[in-house]
Amino acid sequence: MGAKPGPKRRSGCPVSISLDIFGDRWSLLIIRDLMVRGFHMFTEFETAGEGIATNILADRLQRLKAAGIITEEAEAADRRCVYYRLTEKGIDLAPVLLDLLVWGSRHEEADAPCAIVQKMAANRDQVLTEVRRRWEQRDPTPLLPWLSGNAARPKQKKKK
Amino acid sequence: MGAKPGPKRRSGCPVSISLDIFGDRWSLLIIRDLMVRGFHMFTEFETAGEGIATNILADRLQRLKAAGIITEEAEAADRRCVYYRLTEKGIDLAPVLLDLLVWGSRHEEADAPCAIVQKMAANRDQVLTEVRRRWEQRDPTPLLPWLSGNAARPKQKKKK
DNA sequence: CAGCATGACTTGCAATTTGCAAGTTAAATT
DNA sequence: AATTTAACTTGCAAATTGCAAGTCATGCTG
Repeated sequence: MGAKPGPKRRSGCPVSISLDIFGDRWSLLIIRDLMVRGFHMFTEFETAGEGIATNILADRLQRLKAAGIITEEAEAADRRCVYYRLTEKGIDLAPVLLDLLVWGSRHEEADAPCAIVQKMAANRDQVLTEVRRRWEQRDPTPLLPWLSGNAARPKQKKKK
Repeated sequence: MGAKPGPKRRSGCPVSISLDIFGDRWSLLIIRDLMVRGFHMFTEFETAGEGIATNILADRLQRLKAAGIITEEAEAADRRCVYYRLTEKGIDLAPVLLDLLVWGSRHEEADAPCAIVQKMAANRDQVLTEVRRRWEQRDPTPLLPWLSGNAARPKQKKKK
């Protein structure tokens, strides 16, 4: 008992609750892009990712915001832009992302050099500390350059 | 090159691939029940969990089997029963489950005593070693007694 | 051994959720 | 002033979920 009734939960199990919040095909990918690719804007998620539809993207951003995982702030320079950032609750998902990375890399044929991922797995605490440091200091350098060279449809128009 | 085309993948990113396989609301709950509650049978998942529909349960079991995460074996004693078990690929999801547990417990109001979860988080490697040991030795004792007392809707028919 | 119970699923729909494509609105740019 | 750009909506069609009920082999019981 004690749990607030707000969003419908299937049970009080923490695992189940976590999945109620971000247990779908897209949420954690958005969080990944915020965490390790230095993305902040709607169009970045839209064009450089795995091809998410804009209505789904808008929906997921709202849900993640409602869940306190990300925040939205207006950008002073260009008032059209909305900047999305991870909250502390959001950056605390770093271990989950790292485990998904390690598992996928170990058990499926993925585009990530196994050696690098194994090294990350071996230095787990250091990696997590570094991820958090970047978040705290708002260091925008992408953590994983090899993830940035994505194999999804590039789909970008060439701008001059 | 590299990746096999088999199941449609949104990209070659390992995180994305992992989510393509078990990124939904139910798969990881089934895996949790196999891993820490000692469940093996269809009805166990069906009745003692968060209220999964039987058609969804059947579908998820098939997908997890197709993905090589679980196996199915007939039980000699009672030929009606099918026993599901985690493969090594499946037990390798233990870190993910543990992280979901820790995150949910830390950031949401869940039914798990925080103290215990914090202790598990602090002794992460030991917990993971123990989970694997139980799997290797087919030790059926539930790992988490406090998870077994589930708070989901009982939804039992008051069958006499 | 007839009859009921059990385990593991199907089947049939209705209600959601997803996935496209196109449209909208406000704020820069040219 | 006209065009772009960013961030979203809207309108459906298609796929997925959820619910209730039904099937079909066993297994158990009187």
